[in-house]
Parts: sequence; C-alpha cells; structure tokens
Amino acid sequence: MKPQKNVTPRKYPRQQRAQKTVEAILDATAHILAKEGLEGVTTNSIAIMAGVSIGSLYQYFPGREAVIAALVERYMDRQKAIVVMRLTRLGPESELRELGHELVAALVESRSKDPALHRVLVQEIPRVGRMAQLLDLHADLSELVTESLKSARVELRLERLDLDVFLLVHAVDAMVNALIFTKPAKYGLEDCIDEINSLVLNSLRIK
Amino acid sequence: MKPQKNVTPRKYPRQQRAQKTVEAILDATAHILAKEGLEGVTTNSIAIMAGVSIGSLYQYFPGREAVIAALVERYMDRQKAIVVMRLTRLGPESELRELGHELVAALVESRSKDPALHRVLVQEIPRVGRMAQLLDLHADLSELVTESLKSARVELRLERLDLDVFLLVHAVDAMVNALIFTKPAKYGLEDCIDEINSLVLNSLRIK
DNA sequence: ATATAATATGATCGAATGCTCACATTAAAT
DNA sequence: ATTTAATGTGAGCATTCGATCATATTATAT
Repeated sequence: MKPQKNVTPRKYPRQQRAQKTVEAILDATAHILAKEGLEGVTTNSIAIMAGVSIGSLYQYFPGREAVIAALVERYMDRQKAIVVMRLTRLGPESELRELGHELVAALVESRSKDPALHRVLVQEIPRVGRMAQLLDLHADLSELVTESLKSARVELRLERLDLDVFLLVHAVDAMVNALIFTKPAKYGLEDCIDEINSLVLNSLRIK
Repeated sequence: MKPQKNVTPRKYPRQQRAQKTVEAILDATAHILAKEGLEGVTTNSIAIMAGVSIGSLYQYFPGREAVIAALVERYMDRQKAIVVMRLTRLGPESELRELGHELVAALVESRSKDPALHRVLVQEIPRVGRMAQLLDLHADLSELVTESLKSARVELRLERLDLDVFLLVHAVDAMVNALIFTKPAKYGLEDCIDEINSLVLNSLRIK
C-alpha cells in the first residue's frame, strides 16, 4: 500500500473572504471532476478555475489529495442531509413500504443533482477517505433499516438479519447508481424507484 | 470530457520472447495496481517491475492507458471464462436455485483470486474501456438470466422482467463485491453465497 | 552464411505538476 | 494611527513522467 498522505486541512479560514476562497476551491474541484475526471484535477487547474492563486490553495490544503478529500466530505455530508431531511418528514409510524420508497427516492434525488460528479466520485476516487465516508453512510443506513425492521410488526428470521441488511444496503446502493447512470428508457423514474423497493421488500418476504 | 486516448495495441508480438515481454508487462501492471493502486502505475515502474526496458513497452503499447486497458481486457476475459466454465458444468435442466447458486459462487470465485487487484479495477479505473467491458459482462449475464427465467416454469410478471434483470444484475454484482471486500466474520462464505441467492429468488417471488 | 526482419535497450528530452517562498494586500487589534 | 495578524499572489524550482530514437541484439528467411 502507498503511505497514506496527509489529508487534514492546514488551517481554518477565519475571515469571510477566506471561507469564500475555500468554497471556491471546492466548487472548482467539483466542476473539474465532473467535466474532466480525476485526471483533470491538478492544483494549478483548481486554482485557475477557482479564480484564486495557487499559493492560497496551499494555505488551506497540504496538497491535491487533501482538496479532493475535503470535497468528498462535503459531498457526503450533503447527501446525508438530503436523506435525513426526507426521512424525518415521514412520521415514525409509517408503513415499511412507504419508508422504503422514501429512502430509495431520497437516494436517487441526492445523487441526481450532479450525476457526472457523482459518477466520478463513485468510480474514480481511490482510498482518499472516500471508503470511510461511504462506509459511514452505509452504517447509518444499516442502523436505520435494522431499527425500522425490528420495530415493524413483520415476521422475519432475525438470525440473519444483519447479514441481509449488510447485503441489501450494498444492493440498493448499486441499483440506485445504475438508475442514475443509465436510466432505462422504457420506464418512468418513479416506477423504477417503486420496483427497487418492491424487490427489496420481496427479498425479505415482507407483505 | 477528456479526448479519448488511443488505446489499441501498436503491434502484435509474433515471436515467443515478444509474447513473454507483453505478458510480463501486463503481469507487472497487475502487480503494481494491486499493491499501490492506479497512482503507482507509471510506464517506468511497469518496465522496471517487468524486467523490461521502457522502449520495449512502447513497442507494443501506445501509452500507459493502453497497458491498463489491455490488462482490464485480459482480466475480464478470464473472469468470464471462469463463470462460463462453472455454468456449463451444470446441465441445462437444473433448478433455478441451483443455477443461481452456481452463478453467485462463480462470481465470488473469479473475484477472489486477487482481491486487491479486483478492488482497484472496480474502484479506481475510469473510463479506460472498463465500462464497456463491465457492461459486456453484465449484458451476457442479463441474457443468460433472462433465458433461464423464461425457460423455467415459474410464474412471474413478464412485463417488467427486463427492468428486474437490469436491477438485479447490478445488485448481485455489488453484493458479491461487498462479500469480497469485507466478508462478514459471523458467517461462512458458502452461507453468504446462499443468502445472496435466496434474496434474489425471493425478490422475484420464486419458490 | 547472409540478409532481413523482429525485438530489446536506455540515455535523454520536453512537458506537466506539485509545491515553496518572498512579497503584497487586506482585515483586525491596540 | 499604528501595529499585528490574516490572507492573497505568482514566478520559479525540483521532480516526475511519458515518450522517442539511435543503436544493439536476437530470431527468421533465403
């Protein structure tokens, strides 16, 4: 394995203009990533695109990887926020089918904002902290799903529930991505979301 | 988007030693990829690791990306070979459950040979022909599964069968990868394979 | 044997990239 | 006002990497 590079920010922006600078850097990175892929992202290209000098970049980030890592973190946080937002809108007494639908729909929505960026983040970003972040989201989802399943009055073998949840979280993740990347022309988005939900519910013999 | 680079081989190795050279180059690339990730792969590092001069590399490949593309192609071919091999061992009159199990088991086996390499190929390799190759495998699997389902005497809504197959192929792909990358300590590998198979069969309400 | 084609070598060049550092500018503190 | 801290600038250095080409070696053909 490669020796893990330092990825922690150098210093925190205290003044407003400094925060603007940092945001501009992250926005520029996202823009380049979406448009040219990981290859196109160089510290210089970031600085130019952000309308910021290269020196400024190195004031806040120790290097290229750190910028990408920060972007990934911001992206994941926003993803989580969208999912949480939509799920909390539902009452705690919702049907499992409704909950599942909302969860899948939330994932689809959060990943549809900038599909090109999402693709790059999913397919091209290496260890740079992404794994940890993604597993984090998965862990959150797993917990949520497990809770809901246990509290719902459905009969299912509880012995292997953790294994099933582990597998299904990955499965749903992949199906949603597949939808984002190549949406089947024959069906509407809402139908596809329903179908994913149905497949999952069936797989657990629910309803 | 970046302008697609030329990725076709420069010339075919006719003599044995030339084939040895090409093989050594691909093996070295695989080795570096597995050990250091995409970043570690440079034309120079490949040549050194392969025990071959840098000039020789450029005799057969127009550049770095071409080497990776060739490796991906070789890898995918071998994957397919393993799956086809195991499936043809089964008679054409097998049960769906048996077929599913064999398919999942074959995927697991083919990806377990070199998990580190598999991880890099799955998570870090961009457009470099990988997408095409992967979609190829998916297309083959989809066809196979669709055939089997139609010829089997099971009742299922045929209207959405293509959508279901599309989604499930991605789902199985992801679940198998999840298994390879972080095998649940609590369960045996065979049990996990069975569980994936069961989930899929359930999702289609089979049996 | 000789000629021709195929293959292998590696010093070397140019371009790209990461990154620093001395200096300039702006904001906050006193 | 003056000082001090924070932020911004970009020319330029060092390094790395991709790629070439003149040359040497080995295989095949005649």
